[in-house]
Amino acid sequence: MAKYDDRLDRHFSALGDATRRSILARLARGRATVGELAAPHDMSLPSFLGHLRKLEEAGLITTAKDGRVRVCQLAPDAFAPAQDWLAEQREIWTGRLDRFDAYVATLKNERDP
Amino acid sequence: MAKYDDRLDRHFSALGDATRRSILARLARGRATVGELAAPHDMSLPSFLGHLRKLEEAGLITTAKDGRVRVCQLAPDAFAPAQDWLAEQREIWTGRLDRFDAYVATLKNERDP
DNA sequence: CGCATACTTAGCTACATGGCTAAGTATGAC
DNA sequence: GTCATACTTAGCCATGTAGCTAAGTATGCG
Repeated sequence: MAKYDDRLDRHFSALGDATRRSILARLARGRATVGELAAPHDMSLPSFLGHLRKLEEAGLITTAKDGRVRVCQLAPDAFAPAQDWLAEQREIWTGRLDRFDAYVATLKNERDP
Repeated sequence: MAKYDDRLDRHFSALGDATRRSILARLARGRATVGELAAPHDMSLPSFLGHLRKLEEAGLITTAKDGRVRVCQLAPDAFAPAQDWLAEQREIWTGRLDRFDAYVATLKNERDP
């Protein structure tokens, strides 16, 4: 269980930064090199590489060296862990609301038969 | 735009911690007091309160003082911002894959008319 | 009133994060 | 071989995060 927790920790933490979300949004439109990804960001390359490394450690992207450039792309099913966790919580929450609605309906029926 | 970014930053960052996700999972099953929420966590109360404060600042939960207890519950549509962002990215990514599939199909047709 | 309960605030420490510059390595072009 | 390009590594600094203890406030009970 701790293993899944760690994975989700890295996953959500990586998403908790606007620079990194912007990188992901760019990669959702197709693969790109480090240089292409870095260009729009007013930041030194080493700093930018730190963000890429976090995304890769979180399993959100994969990278591969091709000659002297590194090509980055979204990992397959990159967002699945986050989406699954969120969907699960909302299902539990929604289920609770449904039961509450049913309870309220019962009360109404008892009051106005 | 920076405003939405900040909101998502806090939102995803708050989710990037197993203790906080566990609090949310508990609250998805119904409201609870600070003491009830803290009980399963081997942690001092001040430390635990720090997590609750982060969740509240991220807009994921709401809390209200009732006598000497504080009651916590999930915010309405708590997970919507995160789910919306993730769904949006996946749509872009899926669209790209669809276009790529179409491109591959075109190539095949040209080769095998 | 007196006391227990349930937070709450203040203040501290250790470590992680995000940024930088400077210098190094590896590859492609000439 | 020489040189520019495209990262990459090393090392430093400021800030934020997560934990703690100790002490304070506010509410409910007898």
